[in-house]
Amino acid sequence: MNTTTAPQPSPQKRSRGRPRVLERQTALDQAVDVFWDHGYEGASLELLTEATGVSRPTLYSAFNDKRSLFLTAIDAYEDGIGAEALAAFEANPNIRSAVHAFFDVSARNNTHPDHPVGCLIACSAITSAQTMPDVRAKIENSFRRAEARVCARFEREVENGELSSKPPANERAKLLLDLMSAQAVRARAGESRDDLLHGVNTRAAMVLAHMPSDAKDKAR
Amino acid sequence: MNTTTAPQPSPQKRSRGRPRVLERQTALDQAVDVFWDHGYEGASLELLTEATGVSRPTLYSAFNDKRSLFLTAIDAYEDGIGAEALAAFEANPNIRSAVHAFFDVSARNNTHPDHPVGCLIACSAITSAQTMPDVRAKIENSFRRAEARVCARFEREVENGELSSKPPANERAKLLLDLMSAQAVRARAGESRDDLLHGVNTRAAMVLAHMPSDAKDKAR
DNA sequence: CGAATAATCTATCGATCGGTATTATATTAT
DNA sequence: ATAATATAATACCGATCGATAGATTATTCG
Repeated sequence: MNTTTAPQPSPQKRSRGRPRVLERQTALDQAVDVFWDHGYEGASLELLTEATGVSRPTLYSAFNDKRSLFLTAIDAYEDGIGAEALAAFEANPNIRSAVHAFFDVSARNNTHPDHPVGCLIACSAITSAQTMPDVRAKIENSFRRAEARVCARFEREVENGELSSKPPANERAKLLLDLMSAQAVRARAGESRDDLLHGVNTRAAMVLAHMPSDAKDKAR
Repeated sequence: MNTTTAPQPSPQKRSRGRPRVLERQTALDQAVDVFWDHGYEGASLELLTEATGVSRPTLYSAFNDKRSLFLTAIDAYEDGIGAEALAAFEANPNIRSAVHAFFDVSARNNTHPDHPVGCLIACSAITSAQTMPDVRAKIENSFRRAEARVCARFEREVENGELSSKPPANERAKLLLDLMSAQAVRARAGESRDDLLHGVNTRAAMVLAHMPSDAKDKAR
């Protein structure tokens, strides 16, 4: 967003040498897209320097090496685009709308014209999970944290009587995340944005199944 | 399986030159595991020749180049391990058992000690779908075919009164395959075989939800 | 027995890989 | 100005990449 040369977020005193032109976050965002597109092995330094607009040594001074850049890019993705679906879920007070928004945002991000198709985690980093243990751990933790947050919300909705306790909240949470992963895989396999969006209602209904307000008991 | 030097399946007359020692299918199976482990970009010719036990030129004489080998490996996977879950599904006359067997076989294949973790399609080839159009098309077709077969079975069960028509058979089929993809991703992310197997019942129940024999109407 | 044929391996190709030593540039402090 | 300091780009490193030319080996045919 910020195109001015603002190296330090805090109004710190200017340091001595040549002023920094590298915007860490901007470069990182570009690197995310490269890894997202090509995976770890396919993301060559040439592609990365071309996308970020900085030379190899500059990239290496900011991030240690390709491996570290990849791990940092995963974090950046999780904190950015990767967090949007869950944020929409949690921001929506109505559980039906929340689940719907979750899949809607996810579907749009999986097919956004400004970004690669699918999900960096589920479609690109997942391959390297087999050979890079820290990548595998990162994905595992990411899934675990997301699941815990979704589960907590579902438990709250059960207590409020908005959601049946059958199936239990944790299984419902797993289903929600599973359908998100599958959505990303489908996008990567070529399913269009429209088709994905058409599937949102069904996915939401699956997750919300057995709700008290379902047909079998309309009374609240 | 066959360890003898049997190049031709049919009892054809011996050809002229040096007898072939390369068993195409065996080499292909080894190549599958390498691509499964490392993805397309990460599967170096050194890894491939080491795994198959044949030299580079031999590998290139049997398969055109690395790209062709990859595409052929995807076919081999789809016809082999990748077909087992659906085969178990179709072989089982009872729809509950069929769905259960589907996820059970899939979970075991995703965590088999003799093979890489996850699914070649959903965890390895999926990355290359972005950069290799023929890979993307292959995955898309594979999904489409599987979905059609599952859908046909579900439609049959609806006609037989074994399954509710709500949700419709095609959405049920999509859910089944989505949960299979997600299962593979979870395995790759580190979920253990036991944990995956414990999730089989829940997944099966989700797919079979709204069945006539469910709690809300026990009468058949 | 060669001669012909086919399959295989050794050795090597140019290109590209990730990574870095070195130099150039832009700023502040003196 | 000049020195000191920090950042960035040029140019290059050995290693490995995918791919292949050419030699080698094993078989059948004559």
